Amino acid sequence: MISGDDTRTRILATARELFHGRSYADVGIKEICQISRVQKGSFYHFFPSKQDLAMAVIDDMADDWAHGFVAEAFDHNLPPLERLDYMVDAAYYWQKAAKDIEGRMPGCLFGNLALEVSTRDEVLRAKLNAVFDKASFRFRETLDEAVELGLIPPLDTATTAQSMLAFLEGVILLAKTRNDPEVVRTLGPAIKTLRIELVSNS
Amino acid sequence: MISGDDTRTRILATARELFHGRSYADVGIKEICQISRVQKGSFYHFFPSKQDLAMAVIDDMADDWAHGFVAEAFDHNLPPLERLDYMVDAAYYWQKAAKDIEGRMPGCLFGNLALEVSTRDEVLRAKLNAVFDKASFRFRETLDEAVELGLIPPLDTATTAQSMLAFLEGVILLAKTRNDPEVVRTLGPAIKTLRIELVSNS
DNA sequence: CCAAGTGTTGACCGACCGGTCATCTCAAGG
DNA sequence: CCTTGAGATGACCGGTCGGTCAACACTTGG
Repeated sequence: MISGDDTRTRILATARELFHGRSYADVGIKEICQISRVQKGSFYHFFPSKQDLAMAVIDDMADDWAHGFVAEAFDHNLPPLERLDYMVDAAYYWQKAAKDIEGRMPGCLFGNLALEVSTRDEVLRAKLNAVFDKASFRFRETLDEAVELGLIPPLDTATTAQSMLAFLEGVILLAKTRNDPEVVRTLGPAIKTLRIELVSNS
Repeated sequence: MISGDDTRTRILATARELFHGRSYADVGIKEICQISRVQKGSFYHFFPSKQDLAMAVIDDMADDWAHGFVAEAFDHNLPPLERLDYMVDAAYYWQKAAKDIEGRMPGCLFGNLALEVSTRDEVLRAKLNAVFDKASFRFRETLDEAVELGLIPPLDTATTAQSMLAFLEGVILLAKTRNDPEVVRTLGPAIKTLRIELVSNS
Protein backbone atom coordinates (compact mmCIF):
# COMPACT_ATOMS: atom_id res chain seq x y z
CA MET A 1 0.00 0.00 0.00
CA ILE A 2 2.59 2.50 1.09
CA SER A 3 5.11 1.31 -1.45
CA GLY A 4 2.30 1.11 -3.99
CA ASP A 5 1.43 4.77 -3.67
CA ASP A 6 5.07 5.53 -3.65
CA THR A 7 5.66 3.72 -6.92
CA ARG A 8 2.84 5.55 -8.65
CA THR A 9 4.09 8.85 -7.30
CA ARG A 10 7.61 8.15 -8.45
CA ILE A 11 6.44 7.31 -11.96
CA LEU A 12 4.33 10.45 -12.07
CA ALA A 13 7.13 12.70 -10.90
CA THR A 14 9.61 11.24 -13.34
CA ALA A 15 7.22 11.40 -16.27
CA ARG A 16 6.34 14.97 -15.50
CA GLU A 17 9.94 16.03 -15.40
CA LEU A 18 10.86 14.22 -18.60
CA PHE A 19 7.80 15.27 -20.57
CA HIS A 20 8.39 18.84 -19.53
CA GLY A 21 12.09 18.84 -20.26
CA ARG A 22 11.87 17.03 -23.60
CA SER A 23 8.58 16.00 -25.17
CA TYR A 24 5.82 13.44 -25.02
CA ALA A 25 6.95 11.41 -27.99
CA ASP A 26 10.62 11.58 -27.13
CA VAL A 27 10.26 10.02 -23.70
CA GLY A 28 9.71 6.29 -23.65
CA ILE A 29 8.08 4.23 -20.95
CA LYS A 30 11.25 2.22 -20.59
CA GLU A 31 13.21 5.33 -19.67
CA ILE A 32 10.58 6.47 -17.20
CA CYS A 33 10.70 3.03 -15.59
CA GLN A 34 14.47 2.99 -15.34
CA ILE A 35 14.67 6.38 -13.67
CA SER A 36 11.78 5.59 -11.34
CA ARG A 37 13.31 2.20 -10.52
CA VAL A 38 10.12 0.47 -11.54
CA GLN A 39 9.57 -2.51 -13.81
CA LYS A 40 7.55 -2.31 -16.97
CA GLY A 41 4.84 -4.59 -15.66
CA SER A 42 4.55 -2.50 -12.55
CA PHE A 43 4.17 0.59 -14.64
CA TYR A 44 1.27 -0.91 -16.56
CA HIS A 45 -0.29 -1.95 -13.31
CA PHE A 46 -0.79 1.71 -12.48
CA PHE A 47 -1.22 3.25 -15.91
CA PRO A 48 -3.11 1.34 -18.59
CA SER A 49 -1.36 3.28 -21.34
CA LYS A 50 1.01 6.11 -22.07
CA GLN A 51 -1.97 8.30 -22.77
CA ASP A 52 -3.36 7.62 -19.31
CA LEU A 53 0.00 8.57 -17.87
CA ALA A 54 -0.11 11.85 -19.76
CA MET A 55 -3.58 12.55 -18.42
CA ALA A 56 -2.36 11.95 -14.90
CA VAL A 57 0.70 14.12 -15.44
CA ILE A 58 -1.46 16.99 -16.67
CA ASP A 59 -3.77 16.66 -13.68
CA ASP A 60 -0.82 16.48 -11.35
CA MET A 61 0.84 19.58 -12.73
CA ALA A 62 -2.43 21.50 -12.92
CA ASP A 63 -3.06 20.71 -9.26
CA ASP A 64 0.39 21.85 -8.25
CA TRP A 65 -0.13 25.03 -10.17
CA ALA A 66 -3.53 25.74 -8.73
CA HIS A 67 -2.26 25.33 -5.19
CA GLY A 68 1.17 26.78 -5.87
CA PHE A 69 2.27 30.00 -7.44
CA VAL A 70 -0.90 30.49 -9.41
CA ALA A 71 -2.78 30.66 -6.13
CA GLU A 72 -0.18 33.12 -4.88
CA ALA A 73 -0.23 35.22 -8.03
CA PHE A 74 -3.99 35.47 -8.06
CA ASP A 75 -4.21 36.11 -4.35
CA HIS A 76 -7.24 38.28 -3.75
CA ASN A 77 -5.32 40.36 -1.25
CA LEU A 78 -3.04 41.59 -4.00
CA PRO A 79 -4.13 44.58 -6.07
CA PRO A 80 -5.54 43.12 -9.31
CA LEU A 81 -3.01 44.59 -11.70
CA GLU A 82 -0.12 43.49 -9.51
CA ARG A 83 -1.30 39.93 -9.89
CA LEU A 84 -0.50 40.09 -13.58
CA ASP A 85 3.04 41.21 -12.85
CA TYR A 86 3.35 38.51 -10.22
CA MET A 87 2.30 35.89 -12.74
CA VAL A 88 4.87 37.08 -15.27
CA ASP A 89 7.57 37.21 -12.62
CA ALA A 90 6.74 33.71 -11.47
CA ALA A 91 7.00 32.42 -15.02
CA TYR A 92 10.32 34.16 -15.43
CA TYR A 93 11.89 32.83 -12.26
CA TRP A 94 10.67 29.34 -12.89
CA GLN A 95 12.06 29.22 -16.40
CA LYS A 96 15.30 30.80 -15.29
CA ALA A 97 15.75 28.31 -12.48
CA ALA A 98 15.04 25.43 -14.83
CA LYS A 99 17.53 26.73 -17.37
CA ASP A 100 20.22 27.24 -14.75
CA ILE A 101 19.84 23.62 -13.73
CA GLU A 102 19.18 21.85 -17.00
CA GLY A 103 20.81 24.26 -19.41
CA ARG A 104 17.68 24.53 -21.50
CA MET A 105 14.42 26.39 -21.10
CA PRO A 106 11.64 23.82 -20.85
CA GLY A 107 8.81 26.26 -21.51
CA CYS A 108 5.26 25.54 -20.40
CA LEU A 109 4.35 21.87 -20.10
CA PHE A 110 0.77 22.56 -21.16
CA GLY A 111 1.74 24.64 -24.16
CA ASN A 112 4.36 22.09 -25.20
CA LEU A 113 1.94 19.20 -24.96
CA ALA A 114 -0.86 21.13 -26.60
CA LEU A 115 1.10 21.81 -29.76
CA GLU A 116 2.58 18.35 -29.85
CA VAL A 117 -0.45 16.15 -29.34
CA SER A 118 -3.60 18.09 -30.02
CA THR A 119 -3.78 17.09 -33.67
CA ARG A 120 -3.34 13.43 -32.82
CA ASP A 121 -5.13 12.88 -29.57
CA GLU A 122 -8.57 14.28 -28.98
CA VAL A 123 -8.67 13.22 -25.35
CA LEU A 124 -5.43 14.94 -24.41
CA ARG A 125 -6.38 17.97 -26.48
CA ALA A 126 -9.66 18.34 -24.62
CA LYS A 127 -7.93 17.98 -21.28
CA LEU A 128 -5.35 20.63 -22.10
CA ASN A 129 -8.09 22.87 -23.37
CA ALA A 130 -9.82 22.56 -20.01
CA VAL A 131 -6.61 23.52 -18.23
CA PHE A 132 -6.35 26.63 -20.38
CA ASP A 133 -9.98 27.48 -19.71
CA LYS A 134 -9.36 27.37 -15.99
CA ALA A 135 -6.25 29.49 -16.31
CA SER A 136 -8.01 32.08 -18.40
CA PHE A 137 -10.75 32.24 -15.80
CA ARG A 138 -8.21 33.39 -13.21
CA PHE A 139 -7.26 36.23 -15.50
CA ARG A 140 -10.89 37.06 -16.00
CA GLU A 141 -11.62 37.30 -12.29
CA THR A 142 -8.68 39.63 -11.95
CA LEU A 143 -9.86 41.86 -14.76
CA ASP A 144 -13.40 41.94 -13.45
CA GLU A 145 -12.10 43.08 -10.11
CA ALA A 146 -9.89 45.74 -11.68
CA VAL A 147 -12.83 47.11 -13.63
CA GLU A 148 -15.00 47.06 -10.54
CA LEU A 149 -12.41 49.00 -8.60
CA GLY A 150 -12.15 51.51 -11.42
CA LEU A 151 -8.49 50.70 -11.99
CA ILE A 152 -9.10 50.18 -15.69
CA PRO A 153 -11.91 51.24 -18.01
CA PRO A 154 -14.57 48.65 -18.74
CA LEU A 155 -13.65 46.09 -21.36
CA ASP A 156 -14.52 42.61 -22.52
CA THR A 157 -12.94 40.80 -19.60
CA ALA A 158 -13.60 37.30 -20.92
CA THR A 159 -11.80 37.71 -24.23
CA THR A 160 -9.14 40.01 -22.83
CA ALA A 161 -8.38 37.32 -20.27
CA GLN A 162 -7.92 34.79 -23.05
CA SER A 163 -5.66 37.22 -24.85
CA MET A 164 -3.51 37.54 -21.79
CA LEU A 165 -3.17 33.79 -21.45
CA ALA A 166 -2.35 33.55 -25.15
CA PHE A 167 0.25 36.26 -24.77
CA LEU A 168 1.87 34.53 -21.84
CA GLU A 169 2.05 31.26 -23.74
CA GLY A 170 3.41 33.06 -26.78
CA VAL A 171 6.07 34.82 -24.76
CA ILE A 172 7.18 31.55 -23.23
CA LEU A 173 7.23 29.96 -26.68
CA LEU A 174 9.47 32.69 -28.00
CA ALA A 175 11.70 32.57 -24.95
CA LYS A 176 12.07 28.81 -25.28
CA THR A 177 12.96 29.14 -28.94
CA ARG A 178 15.58 31.68 -27.99
CA ASN A 179 16.53 29.55 -25.00
CA ASP A 180 16.59 32.75 -22.98
CA PRO A 181 14.31 33.35 -19.99
CA GLU A 182 15.06 37.07 -20.12
CA VAL A 183 12.61 37.30 -23.01
CA VAL A 184 9.87 36.60 -20.49
CA ARG A 185 10.97 39.51 -18.37
CA THR A 186 11.37 41.84 -21.31
CA LEU A 187 8.11 41.14 -23.08
CA GLY A 188 6.00 39.95 -20.17
CA PRO A 189 4.97 43.33 -18.74
CA ALA A 190 3.21 44.20 -22.01
CA ILE A 191 0.49 41.81 -20.86
CA LYS A 192 -1.13 44.68 -19.00
CA THR A 193 -1.56 46.71 -22.16
CA LEU A 194 -3.73 44.09 -23.88
CA ARG A 195 -7.40 44.94 -24.14
CA ILE A 196 -10.44 43.96 -26.13
CA GLU A 197 -13.32 46.43 -26.11
CA LEU A 198 -16.82 45.45 -25.16
CA VAL A 199 -18.95 45.02 -28.24
CA SER A 200 -21.78 47.51 -28.21
CA ASN A 201 -24.89 45.36 -28.16
CA SER A 202 -27.24 48.18 -29.07
CA MET B 1 17.76 15.83 -63.64
CA ILE B 2 14.17 16.81 -64.15
CA SER B 3 12.86 13.83 -62.24
CA GLY B 4 15.61 14.38 -59.67
CA ASP B 5 14.45 17.86 -58.82
CA ASP B 6 10.94 16.59 -58.91
CA THR B 7 11.67 13.86 -56.40
CA ARG B 8 13.24 16.27 -53.98
CA THR B 9 10.33 18.66 -54.37
CA ARG B 10 7.81 15.90 -53.78
CA ILE B 11 9.58 14.78 -50.63
CA LEU B 12 9.74 18.35 -49.37
CA ALA B 13 6.08 19.06 -50.06
CA THR B 14 4.95 15.84 -48.39
CA ALA B 15 7.17 16.33 -45.36
CA ARG B 16 6.00 19.88 -44.93
CA GLU B 17 2.37 18.87 -45.03
CA LEU B 18 2.80 15.96 -42.64
CA PHE B 19 5.05 17.81 -40.17
CA HIS B 20 2.61 20.66 -40.11
CA GLY B 21 -0.47 18.52 -39.74
CA ARG B 22 0.93 16.20 -37.12
CA SER B 23 4.40 16.59 -35.65
CA TYR B 24 8.06 16.01 -36.33
CA ALA B 25 8.41 12.88 -34.23
CA ASP B 26 5.13 11.38 -35.32
CA VAL B 27 5.95 11.39 -39.00
CA GLY B 28 8.36 8.70 -40.14
CA ILE B 29 10.58 8.73 -43.19
CA LYS B 30 8.90 5.58 -44.42
CA GLU B 31 5.53 7.32 -44.53
CA ILE B 32 6.96 10.35 -46.29
CA CYS B 33 8.51 8.06 -48.86
CA GLN B 34 5.31 6.12 -49.46
CA ILE B 35 3.23 9.23 -50.02
CA SER B 36 5.88 10.82 -52.22
CA ARG B 37 6.28 7.56 -54.16
CA VAL B 38 10.00 7.54 -53.44
CA GLN B 39 12.22 4.77 -52.17
CA LYS B 40 14.09 5.03 -48.92
CA GLY B 41 17.46 5.01 -50.61
CA SER B 42 16.35 7.80 -52.90
CA PHE B 43 15.24 9.81 -49.92
CA TYR B 44 18.65 9.52 -48.32
CA HIS B 45 20.23 10.50 -51.58
CA PHE B 46 18.69 13.96 -51.19
CA PHE B 47 18.54 14.33 -47.44
CA PRO B 48 21.38 12.94 -45.30
CA SER B 49 19.13 12.76 -42.25
CA LYS B 50 15.70 13.56 -40.91
CA GLN B 51 17.17 16.66 -39.33
CA ASP B 52 18.39 17.89 -42.71
CA LEU B 53 14.92 17.33 -44.07
CA ALA B 54 13.47 19.44 -41.27
CA MET B 55 15.93 22.21 -42.02
CA ALA B 56 14.90 22.16 -45.67
CA VAL B 57 11.22 22.14 -44.75
CA ILE B 58 11.68 25.17 -42.53
CA ASP B 59 13.55 27.03 -45.26
CA ASP B 60 10.94 26.08 -47.79
CA MET B 61 8.04 27.25 -45.68
CA ALA B 62 9.83 30.43 -44.63
CA ASP B 63 10.45 31.26 -48.28
CA ASP B 64 6.84 30.68 -49.21
CA TRP B 65 5.82 32.91 -46.36
CA ALA B 66 8.21 35.68 -47.21
CA HIS B 67 7.02 35.78 -50.81
CA GLY B 68 3.41 34.93 -50.03
CA PHE B 69 0.96 36.45 -47.64
CA VAL B 70 3.58 37.88 -45.34
CA ALA B 71 4.79 40.00 -48.24
CA GLU B 72 1.19 40.99 -48.88
CA ALA B 73 0.42 41.74 -45.27
CA PHE B 74 3.49 43.86 -44.83
CA ASP B 75 3.02 45.63 -48.14
CA HIS B 76 4.42 49.11 -47.76
CA ASN B 77 1.48 50.57 -49.66
CA LEU B 78 -0.85 49.51 -46.88
CA PRO B 79 -1.27 51.83 -43.89
CA PRO B 80 0.96 50.40 -41.14
CA LEU B 81 -1.74 49.52 -38.67
CA GLU B 82 -3.82 47.84 -41.32
CA ARG B 83 -0.93 45.49 -41.96
CA LEU B 84 -1.38 44.06 -38.50
CA ASP B 85 -5.04 43.35 -39.14
CA TYR B 86 -4.13 41.85 -42.50
CA MET B 87 -1.67 39.52 -40.82
CA VAL B 88 -4.24 38.37 -38.28
CA ASP B 89 -6.83 37.87 -40.99
CA ALA B 90 -4.41 35.87 -43.08
CA ALA B 91 -3.66 33.62 -40.13
CA TYR B 92 -7.36 33.15 -39.50
CA TYR B 93 -8.29 32.25 -43.06
CA TRP B 94 -5.40 29.91 -43.42
CA GLN B 95 -6.20 28.01 -40.24
CA LYS B 96 -9.85 27.93 -41.10
CA ALA B 97 -9.20 26.57 -44.58
CA ALA B 98 -6.90 23.92 -43.15
CA LYS B 99 -9.46 22.89 -40.58
CA ASP B 100 -12.25 22.72 -43.13
CA ILE B 101 -10.15 20.32 -45.17
CA GLU B 102 -8.38 18.26 -42.54
CA GLY B 103 -10.80 18.61 -39.68
CA ARG B 104 -8.08 19.80 -37.35
CA MET B 105 -6.31 23.08 -36.84
CA PRO B 106 -2.62 22.57 -37.62
CA GLY B 107 -1.43 25.77 -36.00
CA CYS B 108 1.86 27.38 -36.95
CA LEU B 109 4.52 25.01 -38.28
CA PHE B 110 7.29 27.09 -36.76
CA GLY B 111 5.65 27.32 -33.37
CA ASN B 112 4.84 23.62 -33.40
CA LEU B 113 8.37 22.64 -34.29
CA ALA B 114 9.91 25.14 -31.90
CA LEU B 115 8.16 23.69 -28.86
CA GLU B 116 8.70 20.12 -29.96
CA VAL B 117 12.36 20.09 -30.85
CA SER B 118 14.11 23.07 -29.34
CA THR B 119 15.11 21.27 -26.15
CA ARG B 120 16.55 18.36 -28.12
CA ASP B 121 18.08 19.84 -31.22
CA GLU B 122 20.22 22.94 -31.06
CA VAL B 123 20.53 23.24 -34.81
CA LEU B 124 16.82 23.23 -35.47
CA ARG B 125 16.24 25.52 -32.50
CA ALA B 126 18.67 28.08 -33.86
CA LYS B 127 17.09 27.92 -37.29
CA LEU B 128 13.60 28.44 -35.92
CA ASN B 129 14.87 31.26 -33.80
CA ALA B 130 16.21 32.94 -36.93
CA VAL B 131 12.82 32.59 -38.59
CA PHE B 132 11.18 34.28 -35.64
CA ASP B 133 13.77 37.04 -35.71
CA LYS B 134 12.98 37.78 -39.32
CA ALA B 135 9.26 37.76 -38.63
CA SER B 136 9.61 40.09 -35.70
CA PHE B 137 11.62 42.44 -37.89
CA ARG B 138 8.64 42.83 -40.21
CA PHE B 139 6.56 43.91 -37.25
CA ARG B 140 9.25 46.31 -36.21
CA GLU B 141 9.41 48.00 -39.58
CA THR B 142 5.67 48.45 -39.46
CA LEU B 143 5.77 49.98 -36.01
CA ASP B 144 8.63 52.28 -36.92
CA GLU B 145 6.62 53.54 -39.84
CA ALA B 146 3.51 54.01 -37.75
CA VAL B 147 5.48 56.05 -35.22
CA GLU B 148 7.07 58.09 -37.97
CA LEU B 149 3.68 58.89 -39.45
CA GLY B 150 2.43 59.88 -36.02
CA LEU B 151 -0.23 57.17 -36.06
CA ILE B 152 0.88 55.94 -32.65
CA PRO B 153 2.92 57.54 -29.88
CA PRO B 154 6.60 56.63 -29.75
CA LEU B 155 7.37 53.29 -28.14
CA ASP B 156 10.03 50.61 -28.01
CA THR B 157 9.37 49.25 -31.47
CA ALA B 158 11.86 46.39 -31.23
CA THR B 159 10.40 44.77 -28.13
CA THR B 160 6.82 45.65 -28.99
CA ALA B 161 7.35 43.90 -32.31
CA GLN B 162 8.52 40.79 -30.47
CA SER B 163 5.49 41.00 -28.22
CA MET B 164 3.22 41.08 -31.22
CA LEU B 165 4.85 38.02 -32.72
CA ALA B 166 4.61 36.27 -29.35
CA PHE B 167 0.96 37.20 -29.11
CA LEU B 168 0.22 35.88 -32.58
CA GLU B 169 1.93 32.59 -31.76
CA GLY B 170 0.10 32.38 -28.46
CA VAL B 171 -3.26 33.03 -30.07
CA ILE B 172 -2.63 30.31 -32.62
CA LEU B 173 -1.54 27.97 -29.83
CA LEU B 174 -4.77 28.59 -27.94
CA ALA B 175 -6.86 28.26 -31.08
CA LYS B 176 -5.20 24.97 -31.94
CA THR B 177 -5.80 23.66 -28.45
CA ARG B 178 -9.43 24.62 -28.82
CA ASN B 179 -9.39 23.34 -32.39
CA ASP B 180 -11.27 26.48 -33.33
CA PRO B 181 -9.91 29.07 -35.77
CA GLU B 182 -12.48 31.59 -34.57
CA VAL B 183 -10.25 32.16 -31.55
CA VAL B 184 -7.78 33.79 -33.92
CA ARG B 185 -10.41 36.20 -35.14
CA THR B 186 -11.72 36.94 -31.67
CA LEU B 187 -8.41 37.54 -29.92
CA GLY B 188 -6.26 38.58 -32.85
CA PRO B 189 -7.25 42.25 -33.08
CA ALA B 190 -5.92 42.85 -29.57
CA ILE B 191 -2.46 42.71 -31.13
CA LYS B 192 -2.73 46.41 -31.91
CA THR B 193 -3.15 47.28 -28.23
CA LEU B 194 0.19 45.79 -27.23
CA ARG B 195 2.90 48.29 -26.39
CA ILE B 196 6.17 48.47 -24.54
CA GLU B 197 7.36 51.94 -23.55
CA LEU B 198 10.74 53.28 -24.42
CA VAL B 199 13.09 53.06 -21.47
CA SER B 200 14.27 56.51 -20.51
CA ASN B 201 18.01 56.34 -20.98
CA SER B 202 18.68 59.51 -19.07
C1' DC C 1 32.18 3.60 -76.99
C1' DC C 2 33.30 4.14 -72.61
C1' DA C 3 33.79 6.32 -67.97
C1' DA C 4 31.76 9.02 -64.59
C1' DG C 5 28.20 10.99 -62.22
C1' DT C 6 23.36 11.36 -60.85
C1' DG C 7 19.58 9.18 -59.32
C1' DT C 8 16.85 4.68 -58.11
C1' DT C 9 15.85 0.37 -56.03
C1' DG C 10 14.59 -2.51 -52.09
C1' DA C 11 16.50 -5.63 -48.96
C1' DC C 12 18.57 -5.20 -44.72
C1' DC C 13 20.37 -3.41 -39.97
C1' DG C 14 20.30 -2.90 -34.86
C1' DA C 15 17.79 -0.33 -31.68
C1' DC C 16 13.83 0.90 -29.75
C1' DC C 17 8.77 1.49 -29.35
C1' DG C 18 4.28 0.70 -26.50
C1' DG C 19 2.26 -3.04 -24.56
C1' DT C 20 1.41 -8.15 -22.73
C1' DC C 21 1.70 -11.87 -19.69
C1' DA C 22 2.71 -15.82 -16.78
C1' DT C 23 4.74 -16.05 -12.59
C1' DC C 24 5.93 -14.73 -8.11
C1' DT C 25 5.79 -12.18 -3.36
C1' DC C 26 3.51 -10.87 0.47
C1' DA C 27 0.40 -8.61 3.68
C1' DA C 28 -4.48 -8.59 5.27
C1' DG C 29 -9.04 -10.84 6.33
C1' DG C 30 -11.62 -14.78 7.58
C1' DC D 1 -3.86 -21.82 7.91
C1' DC D 2 -5.62 -20.70 3.75
C1' DT D 3 -7.53 -17.55 0.32
C1' DT D 4 -7.46 -13.39 -2.00
C1' DG D 5 -5.81 -9.57 -4.42
C1' DA D 6 -2.67 -5.73 -4.85
C1' DG D 7 1.78 -5.13 -6.41
C1' DA D 8 6.38 -6.56 -8.57
C1' DT D 9 9.12 -9.04 -11.93
C1' DG D 10 11.33 -9.41 -16.39
C1' DA D 11 11.14 -12.06 -20.50
C1' DC D 12 8.77 -11.48 -24.53
C1' DC D 13 5.68 -9.64 -28.55
C1' DG D 14 5.02 -7.54 -33.23
C1' DG D 15 5.92 -3.46 -35.21
C1' DT D 16 8.36 0.71 -36.34
C1' DC D 17 12.19 3.75 -36.10
C1' DG D 18 16.18 6.28 -38.62
C1' DG D 19 19.62 4.89 -41.42
C1' DT D 20 22.83 1.83 -44.67
C1' DC D 21 24.29 -0.37 -48.72
C1' DA D 22 25.47 -2.84 -52.90
C1' DA D 23 23.59 -3.30 -57.21
C1' DC D 24 21.52 -1.12 -61.00
C1' DA D 25 19.60 2.49 -64.73
C1' DC D 26 20.33 6.33 -67.36
C1' DT D 27 22.22 10.57 -69.02
C1' DT D 28 26.10 13.23 -70.35
C1' DG D 29 30.70 14.69 -71.67
C1' DG D 30 35.08 13.12 -73.53
